[in-house]
Amino acid sequence: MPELIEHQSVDEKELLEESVDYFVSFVQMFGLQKSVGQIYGMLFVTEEPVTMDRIISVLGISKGSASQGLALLKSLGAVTSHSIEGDRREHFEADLNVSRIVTHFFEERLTPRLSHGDQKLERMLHLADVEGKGSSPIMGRLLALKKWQNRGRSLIPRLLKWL
Amino acid sequence: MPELIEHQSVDEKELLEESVDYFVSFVQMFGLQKSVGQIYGMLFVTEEPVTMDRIISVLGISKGSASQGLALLKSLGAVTSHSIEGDRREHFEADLNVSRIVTHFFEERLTPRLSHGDQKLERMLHLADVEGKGSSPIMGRLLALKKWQNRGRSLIPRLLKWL
DNA sequence: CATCGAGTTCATTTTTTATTGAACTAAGCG
DNA sequence: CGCTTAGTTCAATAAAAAATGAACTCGATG
Repeated sequence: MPELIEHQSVDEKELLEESVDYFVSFVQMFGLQKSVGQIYGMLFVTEEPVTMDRIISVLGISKGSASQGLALLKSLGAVTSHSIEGDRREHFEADLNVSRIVTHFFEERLTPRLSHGDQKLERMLHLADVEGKGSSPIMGRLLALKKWQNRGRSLIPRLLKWL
Repeated sequence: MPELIEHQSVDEKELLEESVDYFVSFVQMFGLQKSVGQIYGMLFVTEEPVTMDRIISVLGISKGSASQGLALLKSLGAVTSHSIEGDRREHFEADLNVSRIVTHFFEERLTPRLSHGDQKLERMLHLADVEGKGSSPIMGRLLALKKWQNRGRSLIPRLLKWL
């Protein structure tokens, strides 16, 4: 965090740093890049909409990271951009609607991977069937796995409803 | 997958490969190494307990990866090792108790990270309190975040019970 | 009680992933 | 139109993560 914004108090700066840290760890739990967490962390503790060049200078990240990070956050519905009259630049702010962000994340990132897993498992069942004529112990394992997969899948809509 | 085990049919080999692929993708969703998925994938479609050198030769991974991967899987309760009389080597097999594996995973990997997040958030609340004398809009955001954090936390025991 | 070898450790290397920044696109403005 | 500049793209680079393998530990065995 190279640049100190002059009119900012020490506490504001510390709060910013803590927020950035917090969201960096958070997004990394879900396999997103550090820069994404940094950007959201900054926007989360900033009331007024902020331009991209501001994000770049405050966080000390590159134009490319900022642009890509913001694009991702927009796709998740975690930031929104507004135009402000007499200023050509986009102004970004954090979207605080957690339910919506999580829903987007599930739908965009998790669900596709899960259906890929489904296909794989179907293929395995097919192979084990040809192989063991339908009653090998391995087939039993695969069927148990399929049960768990379905169980896991059924959890997602329930989770989203609970949000 | 360099080595073909001679007495293994083409179907068995394909099944092995599919299983390895399946579990590699699966464990990568949770930020575990490829090698961990490979090992579990192999053990999942292998009925009899298997030695480490077998794992190494079938998967074409190093001794180090095999040892570390197996250690991790054991710590999650996902594989167990047995000694077989007249053979000094450990023999490993997949543990199929999904509930237990997931529980271990939550307790060993997720819960510690979450409590770290709790601490961070407490510190942020403290900073925002000093800063804005308890009623800034940012404080409102932090309190909302805390609610979500508690909500998320309360989900974990419920999930584990559901398993 | 020396040897063998199964399993672990960890510094090094390789692979993967994220970040950078220069070239590019395009939108606003005179 | 042509200039300026905000934002995007993507090949090159840097950083992070995982895999390797040689040195090691330690228990079993003769």
